[in-house]
Formats: sequence, C-alpha cells, structure tokens
Amino acid sequence: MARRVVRTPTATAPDLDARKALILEAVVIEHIDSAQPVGSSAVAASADLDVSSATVRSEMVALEREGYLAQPHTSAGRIPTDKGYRYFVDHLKSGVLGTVQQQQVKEFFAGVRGEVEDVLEQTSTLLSQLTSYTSVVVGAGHAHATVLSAQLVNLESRHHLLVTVFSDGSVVKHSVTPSFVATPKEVMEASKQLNALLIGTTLESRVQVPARHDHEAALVREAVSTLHAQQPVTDGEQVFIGGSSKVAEVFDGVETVRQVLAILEQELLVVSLVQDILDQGLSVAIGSEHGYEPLLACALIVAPVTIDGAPAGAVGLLGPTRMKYREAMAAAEVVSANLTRHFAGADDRG
Amino acid sequence: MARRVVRTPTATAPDLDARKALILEAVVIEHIDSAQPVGSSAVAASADLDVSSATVRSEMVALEREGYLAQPHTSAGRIPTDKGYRYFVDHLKSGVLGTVQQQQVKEFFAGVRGEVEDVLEQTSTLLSQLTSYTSVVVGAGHAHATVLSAQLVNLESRHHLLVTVFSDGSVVKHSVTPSFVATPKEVMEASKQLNALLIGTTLESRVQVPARHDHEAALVREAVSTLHAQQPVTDGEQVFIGGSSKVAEVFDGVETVRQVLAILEQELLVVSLVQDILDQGLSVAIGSEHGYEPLLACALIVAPVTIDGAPAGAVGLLGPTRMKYREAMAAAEVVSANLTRHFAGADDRG
DNA sequence: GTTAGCACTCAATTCTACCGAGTGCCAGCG
DNA sequence: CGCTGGCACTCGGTAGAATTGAGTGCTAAC
Repeated sequence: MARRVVRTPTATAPDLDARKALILEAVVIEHIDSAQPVGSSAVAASADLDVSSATVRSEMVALEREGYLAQPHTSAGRIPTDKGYRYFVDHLKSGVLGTVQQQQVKEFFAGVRGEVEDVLEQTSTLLSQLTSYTSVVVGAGHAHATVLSAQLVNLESRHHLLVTVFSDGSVVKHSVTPSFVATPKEVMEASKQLNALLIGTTLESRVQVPARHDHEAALVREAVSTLHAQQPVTDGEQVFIGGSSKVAEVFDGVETVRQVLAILEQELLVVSLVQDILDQGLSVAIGSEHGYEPLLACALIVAPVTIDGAPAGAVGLLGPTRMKYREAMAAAEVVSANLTRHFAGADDRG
Repeated sequence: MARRVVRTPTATAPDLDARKALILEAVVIEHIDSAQPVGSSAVAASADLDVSSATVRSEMVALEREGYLAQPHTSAGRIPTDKGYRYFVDHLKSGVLGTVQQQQVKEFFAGVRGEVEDVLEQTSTLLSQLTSYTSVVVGAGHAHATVLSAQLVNLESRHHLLVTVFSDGSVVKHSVTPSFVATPKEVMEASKQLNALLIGTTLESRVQVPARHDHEAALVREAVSTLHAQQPVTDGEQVFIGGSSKVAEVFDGVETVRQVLAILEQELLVVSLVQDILDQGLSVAIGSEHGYEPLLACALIVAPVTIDGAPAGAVGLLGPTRMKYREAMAAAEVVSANLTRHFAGADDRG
C-alpha cells in the first residue's frame, strides 16, 4: 500500500502574492484547455496583469522553485504540478453548470423513479454524460440498517433462501443448505423464529441462537451464521461506474488507460478510495494526494450524498489531473445535492 | 441497425484444396502470433508443405481472389479476412487448456460458493484471467420462473417493498407507494393475498386482481401492476463483464478501444448480441458476422450454459479478430461446462 | 506444376537540416 | 529596485530526402 498524504485544503496554501497567483491560475487554465506546456508570452497575453513576458518568466522560475510549476524540459513552457492544481482548486470560485447541463439534470431528476440501485446506476450514467469523465457512484452499505423482515423460502430439497429486508430498503438473499431435508412445516417454523430473532437487529448485533438439536433450530442457526458471515462494512456497498469508455478519451497513452481501467475493475478499491478522500474532508484528490500510484495521472472529485443528514454514499468523477475542475465539481455538487433531495423526498412522492 | 448475416458454420466452407488450406492456416496462425502481415517465405518455412515461396505466392493470389486473404498494400504480406478466420475456426480441432489454466479452473470451481450472481461475477473474472480477453457472462432472466413467495414489507409511512422470490432462486424487490398510509394489519393482509395470488405464476401470467376499493385491495393491485411492469425478457437478465482493462491491451488504436468500451457499457446490447449469436447456432462471431459496426474489429466467442438442459445463460469472450481462437474457445467451453455442472450439482453439495 | 531469379513497390526507418517556441540572462530605463 | 526589451541559446518537433528491406508479380527454365 502506498503512502497516504493527509492534508487539509486550507493548511496547504500559504497564499502566493497576487501576481503569482494570477500567473499560476493562467497557466493552469491554459494548460487544462490546450494540454500543452504554457509559455510566458501566452500568460502575459491572457491574464489581465499588465506586465511583459520577461516579468512573467521571472515569476515563473519562482513558482517552479516553490513547486507549483514544472518544466517538461528546458525551452518548453510550464505545466502545473499537483501542488499547482491544488492551489488552483483551493482558490476556485464555485462554478455553475452550463444551461444545457442544468436542463439535463432537471429532466433526469424529474423523471427518475424506481429502486435505489436503479437510480444510482442511472445517476452514474448521467454524471458521466454531463462531464465526459468517468463517474463513480457509491451507495453506502447497510451496516447500521436494522432488519425489517427475514424469511426462509425453500427452493428445492435442501436448498433454501434466506431473504432479509433492511430498514434502508435493501434486500439481500443468502443460500441456506443444511445437511438434511426439512419439511415445509419445519421451514415455515424456522422462518417465524428467524423473524422473531432478527427483526430490529443490525448486521453487527450478536444474536442468541437456539441450541436445540431439532431441524428448525439447525436451520435457524445456519441461516443466522450465513447472514452474519457477510462483511458488514464492505459487502453491502454498491458501486456504479459510468462512462468507462471516457477513460480512453481523456487519458493519453494506452498504458495509462489500461491502468485506470484495471483500477476501476476493483470495486472495493474504488470504494475505499472514495471513502478515504471523504474522510480527509476533501472534495478533490489530485495526483499523488490519494496515494495510489496507478492513479498518479488522475484527479478524483467526490461529493457526499446524505439521507436525513447521515452519509448515504457519494458521487465522484475521475479524470486526468488536468481535468476541468470547475465544471466537473459543479456537476458533482449539483448531482449530489439533487440525489440527496431525491432520497429525502422519496416518501412524499409517488 | 446493421445488416445481419445469417450463416451456419458448415454451409460456409466449400473446402479449399489441402494445400490452400494449409497455407491459409499458416497465415492465420502466424498473423495471430505476430500481428503483422505474413509473407510467402514465412509460410513456406513454417507449414510442412515442401514447396518454395514462389508456389506459396501463386496460391496466395488465388486465396486472395477467393476472399480468404487480403493485402494491406502491394508489397506487403497477407492478412486473413473475416472469411479467412471463419474457415480457420470452422476447421479448428478443439484445443485443450494449458495445465496452468486447467489448474486455475479446477481450483476456482472447487472453491466457489455463494449466490448465483456472485458465482457468475467471479466466473467472468476467471475467464478474463484465463485468456487475457474481456469476458462476458450472461445470466438468463427469470421469464419462465414461477413465484415461490411474495411479501409486502412496510419501510416507512407510504413506502412499501414487494419482495418476490422466484423458483430459479432470484429475488427481486419493487417499491410500492400508494397514496394512502396503510395500517400494519392491512399490509400484512395484502401480503397474504399477494402470496395466494402470485405463487406459482410467472411474470408472463395474467393475474386476477381484486376489484374492491379497500386499502388491502389497492395495495395488492398496485403491487401486482408494479411487478408486471418490468420487462419479462430483458429485465431479469444479468450481465457481468470481466477484465474490461484487457480491451486496452489487445486492441490497438485509442479510438477502437473507446468504441469497444462504449459497447460494453450498454449491457442490454451485449445481451442481445450474445443471444443473437447463440440463436444462429454459432460459437464464434467474427468481425462483420455479428452485424454491429463498432465491433468490426472484434471476434466474440460464446458458449451456452444450461441448467437441466434448459438454457440458463452463456459465457463469452471478446477479443480482436486476430484472437487466439483455440485457447479462448477451449477456455469458454471448459468454463461453461464447469458452470453447467456447478449449477446442476448445487443441490447435492453444501 | 514448380522453382529460381529478378525487377519493382512501398511502408518504415534513419538522417539531416531547420524551424520556432520558449527560456535565461543582462543591460538599460523609469 | 523592479520592469522591460533584446539577445543568445536550447531543444523538441517537423519536413524532406535517402535508404532499407520485406515482399510481391512475373517469367523463363527445369
């Protein structure tokens, strides 16, 4: 596991003097736009500071010495470092979505309905369409949800299904295959006992299982142990990744594309990545900040989604470090806000 | 929608004379291996026909005239056309898996357990690891499965969950949100009625719903209509795609990678693609054969999975037309056979 | 029917020269 | 003292020319 850099956004930025800040900003903006190193004359022309390119140059060497800019090679322009992007992002005035996108979001949330999973999945598609970056939508696990109902259904001979409904609306099933064939009556009885036993508990609660030796008790024991065998923290979590084809668009270099795709395949890793960033109180992790080497070329924007104030997941956007932060952050924030509102208002509507 | 070419494997191959067949085979094998046009001298050296390169050349012009080979430009070697690959595949002696892979499959199926979905998902990872191609695993929908149990659970105020268990072991949930708040007693009563009404039916059955105007009847009506609103054919189907990062490895050209990834994102399309190929009785679709233009550069290998003789899904491998057919087909077949066996034997084991 | 020989083709590679964007430095200026 | 115009220098990228070499098609001879 790579080293993790813990930092808060504010502690990082010892505030450059106004002119340096303007120059840095100009370089970042221009480089995001052109994907090319930015020269002093371009900066002198674009930013509204009335100085010559020579002055810009001398400021640039300072910025480079302080670690905000880098030079791919002598006699090329400058490109921002991760630290440079960080400064840029920390001093970014929050942007607004384009009107087209606003409309798209509005229509989407007006029309979306159905189960939570479906909504999250469609949201991930929406986000990636809004921004043309790959989106990551994480739905929180049901570690703290309580059991509303547990039911044992016989499929065939020794194969039963334990179907558990949680207070957060999630439904999970587990196979229960004891070493004996139970009668329908025994299954029904076990089902009743399971209901009595499990309702109101969470996956973390310990449950007193009957120690008797009859079939019902055996079924109940097996069902409970199967249910609790699942990892409470990670297992219930859902990840929806939208627009993975965008990876091939926004990153250059087949190898980078491959690496990023490989990361996205490991959903657990993606979840913990997003979680880490949220835990650090960040909304953007740039390059080395998230500590995963294969994602050095990436920036990850996250925005939490809450239900009744409690964290219920997050939406994220994955792009190159030179991504369009303002637009992407706006999109993530708007979508997470809409999602939060959608879930809060879900009961009151149809 | 692009034109679909329907053909059976045997009808396509008017059997080339022995020497041409050998030459074609040599070109295909060599090109799969080297990814480069194959010259006459290479063929003369490799294949065990004792002729000179000049003879091979004159045969090659014939093969080109008949559409089995193509020349990227004059003074380059030959590469196989889709038709050439088709001939090659149709005359392929079925290969065997490498011992490492055999071991891997054995260990996997010895150790795998859990719900069908989990098994399928892990299988897709396995397949892609075995072959370093992207895998597609399709689980059949439950159009013909009968309802084993239906239960209505109240989440909060007007938000209920209809949880339906099918005979194929699948569990689906649907939100039921009537315009009134029902009492716990009403919900329980509705749940009972739903059970009585739905058990034994399929999603395609029409069900007689009560026409009464009380809360129970309204709940039942809403629940049944919600359940039947789902598309029986497509909705229950599951797709698991493994190793999408392999796309970036085996295809060259960012644009191709992007297109293939974009296709893979549309899961419904992938399902119907696999289904189409199976319906044609093929096990491999090469280039234009599957009729999707963005996949012109692809070949797709499929192998059906059955439960008790009935189709229960399929496993597939997606690679470039110059993929390693023998190994990949062997992998797909072995895995599909193991999967079939796994599901057949699921009841008898733990 | 097969083959050795040969002229020809053409993508890929290498080399060279050159261009120009951009830099660092410095002397002069307000 | 900070800014600026000027200038020499660097170095990646490009364009063109020359070269290479794998591979072909053709033909005459076996």
